[in-house]
Amino acid sequence: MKQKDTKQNILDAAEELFAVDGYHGTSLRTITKKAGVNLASVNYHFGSKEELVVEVLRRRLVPLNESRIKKLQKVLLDEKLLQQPVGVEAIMRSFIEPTLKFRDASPGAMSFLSLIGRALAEPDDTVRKKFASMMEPVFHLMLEGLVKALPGYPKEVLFWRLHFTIGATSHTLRCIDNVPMDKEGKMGTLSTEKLVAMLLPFVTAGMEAPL
Amino acid sequence: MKQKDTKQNILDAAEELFAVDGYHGTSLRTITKKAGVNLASVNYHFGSKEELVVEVLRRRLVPLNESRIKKLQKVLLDEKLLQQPVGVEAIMRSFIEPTLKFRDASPGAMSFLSLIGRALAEPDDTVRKKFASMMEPVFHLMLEGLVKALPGYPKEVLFWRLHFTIGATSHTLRCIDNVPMDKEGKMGTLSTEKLVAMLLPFVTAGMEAPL
DNA sequence: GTTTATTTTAAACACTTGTTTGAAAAATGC
DNA sequence: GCATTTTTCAAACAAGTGTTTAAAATAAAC
Repeated sequence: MKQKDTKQNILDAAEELFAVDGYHGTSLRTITKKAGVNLASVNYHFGSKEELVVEVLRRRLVPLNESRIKKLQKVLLDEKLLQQPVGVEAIMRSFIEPTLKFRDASPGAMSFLSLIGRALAEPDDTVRKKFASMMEPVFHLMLEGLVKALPGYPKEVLFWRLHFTIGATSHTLRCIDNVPMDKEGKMGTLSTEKLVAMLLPFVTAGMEAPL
Repeated sequence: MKQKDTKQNILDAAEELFAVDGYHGTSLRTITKKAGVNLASVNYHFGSKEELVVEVLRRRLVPLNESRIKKLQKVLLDEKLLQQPVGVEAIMRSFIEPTLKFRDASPGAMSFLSLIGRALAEPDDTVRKKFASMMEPVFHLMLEGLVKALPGYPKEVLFWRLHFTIGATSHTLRCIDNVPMDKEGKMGTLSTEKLVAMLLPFVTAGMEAPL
């Protein structure tokens, strides 16, 4: 049974190529050539290029979001039991840490992070909306937690600050291994821990900023 | 003399279309049709599609960055004369305020902001690098100011936090008029002032976060 | 082992892409 | 008003796109 291999190979190749050259910038011929399969197999197994990229996203994003939600629910529950106020940093950490830890998990994961960083910026409606719908439960739960953690802050403000957080994170993911913008050469790649150590205080302080 | 009109029409049409559908997603035929000019005129006046998008960026980004730098230099000079410590918020404001004020300046400016939000995420090396080189002086001057404003903070930390700021800002610009990610429908468009009022405290607090 | 069902393959399809061409048209210089 | 340069235009170009087709090869079912 070769089916599993073919599908997997296509997904792996597509993931890497989409991450580097974007959705529009990658052709099915490039993907199938890299995957070592026939051109027509993409349409046979996935239906179309669009359904392929959705599957590429889903394959990794669904488990990633599950681990994010799991961690987040644990944080919210723990603090409910302890009757302590919910910590903003703990909420933010439950989003950021699985994201960046994910990087070291599997070999293809790193290029996937560039891809999801790009997916938010994708002009294509179908792809972006599909991506947004996969992210929605996480976003919703975080906002819920933040409302409890920061009483007195209008929900609209927290909504926008969460929006900014996603912007900062996705931008970081997108250019995770080649940070431009520096005159004196690149800043070099950071380890996952160091990156968390950088990003987490930033978004936490931003979220807690006085009104 | 029709030349000016033709070039201008192409730039205007390209700006709007690139902003909505991205660089790869917009064809020269769509652009020239919208501009009401002949297909060949893009290659005649600009050389190629790539040189066109660079010109679209340059036309608005150069003056925008000039006003950013002007404002920034004034802030840095003022505080030098007054011998006060440089305020982080003033530095961040000199970046964000002109950006968002720019939105109300000219009719095409709004779609341009979506475009520069997208330019950072552009997979195309040429476009992204050109964009980065136009942004570099602003980035450099801001980092310089921040080093003075936050003594004791390692430059590397400030570099990354500035990086996060750009991520948050560009993400906001990109989906400035259709914020997804919300279950209960869109949050609606915000006025420029309100958007500054939201973004500025976030990035300022993030920049000043304890180490 | 034969018969289904599934998967792979090469070729072609219909279409779009950015770019080039050479002649017609318009503007400019004097 | 003529000559020259600049700009416009329709047409064609070569290359690349996602997708479909029908036959060949492989796997599964019984």
